[in-house]
Amino acid sequence: MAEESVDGRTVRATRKRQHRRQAILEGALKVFGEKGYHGAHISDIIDEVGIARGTFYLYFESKNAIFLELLDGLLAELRRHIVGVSTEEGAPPVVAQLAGTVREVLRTMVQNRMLSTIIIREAVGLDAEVDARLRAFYAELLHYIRDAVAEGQRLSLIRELDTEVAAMCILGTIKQFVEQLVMMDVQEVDVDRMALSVLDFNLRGLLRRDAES
Amino acid sequence: MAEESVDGRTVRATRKRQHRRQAILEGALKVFGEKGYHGAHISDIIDEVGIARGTFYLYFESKNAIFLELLDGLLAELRRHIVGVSTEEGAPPVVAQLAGTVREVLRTMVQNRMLSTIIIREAVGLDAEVDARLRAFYAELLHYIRDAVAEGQRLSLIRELDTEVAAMCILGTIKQFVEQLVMMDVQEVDVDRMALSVLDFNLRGLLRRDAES
Amino acid sequence: MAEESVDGRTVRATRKRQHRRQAILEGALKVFGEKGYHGAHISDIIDEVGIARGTFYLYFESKNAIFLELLDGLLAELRRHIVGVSTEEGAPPVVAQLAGTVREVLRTMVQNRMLSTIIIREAVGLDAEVDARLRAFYAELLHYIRDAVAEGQRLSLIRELDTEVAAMCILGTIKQFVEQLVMMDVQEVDVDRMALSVLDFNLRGLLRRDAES
Amino acid sequence: MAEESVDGRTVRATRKRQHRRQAILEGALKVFGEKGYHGAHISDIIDEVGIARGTFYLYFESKNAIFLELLDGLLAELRRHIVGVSTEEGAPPVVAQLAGTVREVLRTMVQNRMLSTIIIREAVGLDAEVDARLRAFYAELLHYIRDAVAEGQRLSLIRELDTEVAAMCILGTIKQFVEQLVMMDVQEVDVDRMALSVLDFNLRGLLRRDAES
DNA sequence: GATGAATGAGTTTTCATTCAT
DNA sequence: AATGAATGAAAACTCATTCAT
Repeated sequence: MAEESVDGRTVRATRKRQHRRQAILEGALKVFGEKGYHGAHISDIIDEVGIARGTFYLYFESKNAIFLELLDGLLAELRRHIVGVSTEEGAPPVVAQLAGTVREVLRTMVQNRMLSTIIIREAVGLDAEVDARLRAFYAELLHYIRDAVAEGQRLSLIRELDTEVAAMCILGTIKQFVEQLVMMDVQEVDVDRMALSVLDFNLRGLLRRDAES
Repeated sequence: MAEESVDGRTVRATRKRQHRRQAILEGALKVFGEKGYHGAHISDIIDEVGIARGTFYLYFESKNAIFLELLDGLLAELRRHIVGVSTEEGAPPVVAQLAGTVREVLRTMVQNRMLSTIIIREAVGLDAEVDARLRAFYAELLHYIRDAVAEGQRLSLIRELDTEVAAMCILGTIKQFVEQLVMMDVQEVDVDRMALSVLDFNLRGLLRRDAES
Repeated sequence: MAEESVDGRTVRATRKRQHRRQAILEGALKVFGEKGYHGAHISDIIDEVGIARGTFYLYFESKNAIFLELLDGLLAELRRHIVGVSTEEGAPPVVAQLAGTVREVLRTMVQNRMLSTIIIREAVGLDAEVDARLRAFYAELLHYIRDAVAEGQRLSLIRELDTEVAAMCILGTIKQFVEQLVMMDVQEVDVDRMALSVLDFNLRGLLRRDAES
Repeated sequence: MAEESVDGRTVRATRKRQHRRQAILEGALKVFGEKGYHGAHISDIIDEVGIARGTFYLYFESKNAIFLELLDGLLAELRRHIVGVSTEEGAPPVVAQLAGTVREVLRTMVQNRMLSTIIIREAVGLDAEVDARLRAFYAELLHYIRDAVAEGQRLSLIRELDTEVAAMCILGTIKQFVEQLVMMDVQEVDVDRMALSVLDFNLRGLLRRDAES
């Protein structure tokens, strides 16, 4: 009984700790999103969460550490949605797979509107580590897109073009949509439709089929 | 005689003043580009220009003011290159005109590498005014692109698609290229080729002509 | 029965309390010795002892209080070894008695290496009380030495000299040796030999017997 | 004329700068002396000097930096007085030379009462650099004394004894006198007499010439 | 009694801006 | 006009002590 009670206490304490940690992360996310990295001060975060100054440092080492943790969380979630295109028998059409990836990326970033803003529009001069993480992430993303394009060429779905250029353009279109989405205060956006729109543009371009010079 | 001399002196003084003002602007541009808005300190700027701290404030009201002025300069130059597509008799083909605009935008931004970085990647959390200017500029840009696309549709060059979506995608591809360009330390980039690549992608998309579903 | 049981419990509890108190004192001693008063934090002490933060304050009022208690302990032990020189019939030779005292002082301080360091080298700016205790202790010590010297003069063992000056010099030599000893990481030092060396120097000085001016 | 005026201004500015630097050093010295290293806060120093917070950092990098500078100054001055004993023809007697060195060391430290206190009694746990400097200084001092003792032995002035032990004892006596001197609030101390007393003790010890066992 | 999360006053340091010369 | 020393508000971070569980 005593053992159980001690155990119970520990478990409850740990749970409470995790809870508070989460609360601080969320408060920080809100503040970062509203004021940007440099505009966000520890004071803002602790005011938002309603804790004392020292408490913050009980859970996070520094302003930069908590930002990195938030960033890593988002990047990890994004990576989860960026899976290689499958060309096995019975796999969904490549285009559908791409649409799915784009949709999930957009959805995730819209759901993390605050942080996404920073990732997309404030990603310079923050900190060497942040810079490194973002560069690595974007490099991965470009790599993924390039591979998908190359696979499309192998399958004769995609025409001859510089895969590097294509990947950059595709990334650009996605980022622009994300930016637009996170800027808008609209709560409910039809992410599905947007993903399809982006994909359609990237696949077919502007020109009429028969209007080519 | 005295009048003339005073006049002459005034003219010379004014010229000198303009000259120094320009020097400070250029130094600030370099520093902002290298370190970002928050990483750039007044000390860096006056060291770069070789003036005293107080002198800086004789020419500019504040750190924010000089940044805004630089931003306005770049935006004005960009606007100069963004001219409506002409469909008059004898005008160059629409595609060529678009290619020209894209080329000039890329060229201008590459030439102002420093500031472009900030415009593209650090444009949040700086200041309400900066935010407003950039929003306005991007809105204009989107408007211009949308009009061009609509005009293309009127001429039956461009297929049926949501002009809003198309404009965003195009803007995204351009921004991505600019970002890539300003990130690269390469001094000479073949901006022409890049502009054509972007345009080609935007016009024709990824798919083979005959691969359409 | 109940009374007895309660009594037994109380005794056991009290014993446990004393035990833990001692453990904290020892942990604190180690930490203070290693890091100095200001470098030692409550966190270091409770980590060393393996108790919770609050527990520390159940046993000691403050960081300063535990330090004072340690200091008092050492000073008390030192005082125990500083006993007047006996000139009774049958007492050991005065020199031997002095050697004994010096040896015990050195031994005690070496055994309390940690705290000795602080007493000798960090005894300023800590706290008025600490300062007062140390001043008092050193005053006593000087008094003791001065008396011993005077006694030696009465016995015609010691030449005519200012007993105040002599006492200071002797204290100085002892302190220097202690400092050397506690600084050295050597575990086993020949304290006896050192005590004799110090004493020999103090008794005979540098000069050759026949080299005097 | 203009040239001269500019020159004059610069010279005056530099002089003023040096003056203020000196004022800060002196204020810091006072504060350090009164409160010890850890008890002294930047706030105390700037209050003492009557300058703004930022001004302090215009002249010194940190609290530690200004302390190191003060320390270095004192150590340099002390080193100036610690010159090798000369045994050339016509040089003053070795004993007189030693007396001179001891006198100057005492005098210097008494004149720098504040800092000397810290050097002697707070020399642990301050900072790695401070520690290193002091260790080096004391090592030098011991080396110097040991050499002087060895030289005395070579000249048959000093009896056979462990030069290491002797050097430590001598250093101890000197430190004790310094400590006594700096602790006393007496403004005028007869440093000369003290130096002679110390020397006498170190040379002749306690015992009567004929009282040896 | 024991625990350890929470507290917040206090400290160092930075840097845009001012102002006497 | 030019200078650069001076300013001080504001920010990050520390750590002895308290207190609810």
